[in-house]
Amino acid sequence: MQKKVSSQPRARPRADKERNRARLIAAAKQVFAARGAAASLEQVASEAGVGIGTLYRHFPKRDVLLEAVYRQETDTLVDAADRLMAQQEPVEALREWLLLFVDFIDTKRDMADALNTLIGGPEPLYSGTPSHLASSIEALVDGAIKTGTFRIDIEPLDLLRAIAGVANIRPGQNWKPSAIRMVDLLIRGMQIER
Amino acid sequence: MQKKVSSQPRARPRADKERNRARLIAAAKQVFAARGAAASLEQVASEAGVGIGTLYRHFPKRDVLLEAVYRQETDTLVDAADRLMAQQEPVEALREWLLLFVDFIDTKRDMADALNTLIGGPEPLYSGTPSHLASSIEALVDGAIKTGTFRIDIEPLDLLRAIAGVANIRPGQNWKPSAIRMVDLLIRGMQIER
DNA sequence: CAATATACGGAGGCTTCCTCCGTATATCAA
DNA sequence: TTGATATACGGAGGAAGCCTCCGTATATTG
Repeated sequence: MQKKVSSQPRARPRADKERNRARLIAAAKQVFAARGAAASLEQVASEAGVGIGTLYRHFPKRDVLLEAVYRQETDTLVDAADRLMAQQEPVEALREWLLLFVDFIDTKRDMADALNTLIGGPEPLYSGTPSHLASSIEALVDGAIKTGTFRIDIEPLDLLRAIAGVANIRPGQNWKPSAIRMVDLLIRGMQIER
Repeated sequence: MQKKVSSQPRARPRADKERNRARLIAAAKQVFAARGAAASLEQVASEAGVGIGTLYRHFPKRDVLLEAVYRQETDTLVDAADRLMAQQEPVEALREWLLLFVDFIDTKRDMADALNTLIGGPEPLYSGTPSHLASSIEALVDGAIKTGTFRIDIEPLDLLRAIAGVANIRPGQNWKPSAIRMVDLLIRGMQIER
């Protein structure tokens, strides 16, 4: 009793889809920066000039939206890893990259609790975007190990977790010097003693 | 136009107050363990057999309740610090205590996200109960430094933060081995190289 | 210019938070 | 004991956010 069985799939996705997605990311970046990562999603939607339903269609979970917002920034970090590995001695490259990671957290510290949510949740930033930060830190650590002066018996990502722990735990404070010193402490701990 | 100006303050607080407080803590311990630290406070109240108003009167913020729930456990850690310092060589005492801290997180991992909330918030566990864990870890670190084989240029509490970072970030996983290795890594990093 | 696959919007049901204030009760003085 | 009253209790209800659902609108295609 069907009038028509055919269903011809669209050739390309509709234009408004991509446009709204972009708007939502921009709005989220702004709103999260202003009110923290726990900001109302309804607010993000209205800031973007779209309905709440549209937001949820594009980003089913808050995490997904946050990841999209940070994608660009993490891309920058990934690029930096490549650059450092090409230009620096391996251990120094790792050290500098970890310091960049500290800066990354610092820049976005407005949403420190956002990061916390991300990191703490079941879909953590660092495992949600494994191709991203994970592969970078792993490559850096590999390089350092190959020098023979370096050892590590934890997951490379745990380095980031430790740093994030030092940083995120105190949203308002000046945690940054502490985080920097933690980087050095970690490096020292991984250096093979002579 | 007052009928009576006198106001005679009670000699001792009412009995029901303390009783309800105890009930609330017990209920919270149970509910948090079962449903995670984000569990509804209304649920805690009803489990305790008191009204929601009573809960809020006793514990104005979720943090305060969480802290009360953990008070006993952290007390245990504080005691352990004293014991270890008396019985062990300083650096070893620090190491063992950090491992106990890992266990502490592990035991309560049901509420891992609770810890996260606590730690991430503006009223963090470790600064909310400074007399507790803070003074313990500081004393341990002091002892280690006095041996002359040890140095540290970060806040002692940052050690806990790093460990918590490694642990809390992955609620469901088997993070414990990683955390243990992180303890050793940190210790190595603080050991003065020869 | 249909026809129709896609996408949008936002009302509404649900949950939790937290305050406010009328009611109940423990304590004390006489 | 008993009345007075300082204290504490309870829970209704307003506010806010989450997320789904489905009728409506629109981009795209032949």
